[in-house]
Amino acid sequence: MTYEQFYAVVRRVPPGRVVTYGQVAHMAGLPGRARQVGYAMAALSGESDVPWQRVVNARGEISTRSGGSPFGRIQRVLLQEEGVEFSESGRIDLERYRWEG
DNA sequence: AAGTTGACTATTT
DNA sequence: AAAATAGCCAACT
Repeated sequence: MTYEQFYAVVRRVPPGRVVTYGQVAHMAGLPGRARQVGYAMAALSGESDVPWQRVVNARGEISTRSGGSPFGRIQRVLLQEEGVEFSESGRIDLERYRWEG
């Protein structure tokens, strides 16, 4: 399977808005494939034009990477720069920031 | 070919 | 509200 169909969806997410992994899978026509979306994001290189930082988990938080990768911290900063607010516990209000294609 | 792994999620304690 | 459980599915051993 190709990750391109996931990237195509993520590229449509406007700045300052977020979507969940499951949502991306569903919008790409592959419901139930949330984990593969996570892999697709992990496979992205720094030069990519895909706004990967706008993909968060279903609880509105930034998913933890394995290996203690620092990208989670970067993701939060990028989103805050776009105007997304984080709660004290590090969560995003999906009711307010979720993008509904 | 069978078992493990994990940027996930929904349900149940 | 937070943690454990169970289900998920493609990539990798």
